[in-house]
Amino acid sequence: MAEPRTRREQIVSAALDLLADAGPDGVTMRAVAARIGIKAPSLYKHFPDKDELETALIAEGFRQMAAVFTTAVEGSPDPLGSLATAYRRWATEHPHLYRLMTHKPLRRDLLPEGLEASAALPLVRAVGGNPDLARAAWALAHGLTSLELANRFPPDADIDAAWRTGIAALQAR
Amino acid sequence: MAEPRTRREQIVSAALDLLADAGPDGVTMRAVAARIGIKAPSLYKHFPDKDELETALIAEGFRQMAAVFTTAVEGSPDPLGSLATAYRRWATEHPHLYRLMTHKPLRRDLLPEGLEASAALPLVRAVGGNPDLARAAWALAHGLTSLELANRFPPDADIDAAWRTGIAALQAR
DNA sequence: GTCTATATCAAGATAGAC
DNA sequence: GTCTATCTTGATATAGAC
Repeated sequence: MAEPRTRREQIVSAALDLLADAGPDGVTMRAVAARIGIKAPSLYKHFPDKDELETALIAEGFRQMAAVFTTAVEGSPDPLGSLATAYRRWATEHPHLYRLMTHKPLRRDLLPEGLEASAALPLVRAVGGNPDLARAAWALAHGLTSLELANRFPPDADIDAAWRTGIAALQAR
Repeated sequence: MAEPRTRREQIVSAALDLLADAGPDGVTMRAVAARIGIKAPSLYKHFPDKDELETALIAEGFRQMAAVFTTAVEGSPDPLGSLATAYRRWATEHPHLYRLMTHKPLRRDLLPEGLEASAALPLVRAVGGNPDLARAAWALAHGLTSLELANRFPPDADIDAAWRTGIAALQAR
């Protein structure tokens, strides 16, 4: 995340660090506050409740994804392939945030207008604007990613090969 | 689940009911015990800890999946299509159990030998024995399923069409 | 195999002073 | 905007009697 300037940004940044270091259970209001040297009740002057703080983390995740995916497709001869690689990499580098962003309903009412769409746009373009194909591609990527993050593939599985096979099949459409 | 006969089976059955009715947070040792008319500490005579009880639920899920998927492909002219339908249906009917089975590492050491494989076999056969294709198909199904269960698709998304598009692409391989 | 009593722990959030 | 003090809640698990 960019340099946190406001107290609100400091809080988000601290929560992001805790999420990365200690997982979702590590993100308690007490721990977040302690990391910036204040007490938990003070956080409620900046966020009405934990839910809204969490949504701010998710928003930051979308901002990062949008930037990374946009760069990945830029001038690529194989946009869908580049996107798949970038998706998997970002998720692997931010496993807890990725999960937070995908495992429960999105509070779209608390998210900046257009943010979700900006993260999705590179994919929609990469599949030529076909929304059903875009959703199938997203689902394939999400399925491979979340099964890998959850360690659900058997130890001998060739995950790279599964990605190649799946993406190639969708590309043939 | 079949008629619970032993106390152990009664416990599993009660926990399964609680999971379905109240979600994972509803499955506390106290609630499970109360549902069969005993107290929480008594459960520890039947299961060493909550983790092993949870794994027993997961095992029951695999048993159900294996049965349902085996039936789905039997004599079907379109095994992969039938499997996709059966997979989505079972997961939708058992959303909390499905999630429990997929969102974290499998305790294979606590699972009956061969159980996981028996649930996977119909798919492996349906794709002609290609393990990479089988994993891509599983990931596609899991991605579509978990995004649907988590309510992560936008409200206007045509989820049926995404399934058809994804499965058709893999079938063309 | 069941019970009661208890250890142990930690979370989100509010009240009200400064 | 920060603090201290506190409310409220509820979990897994063990000890030891019956």
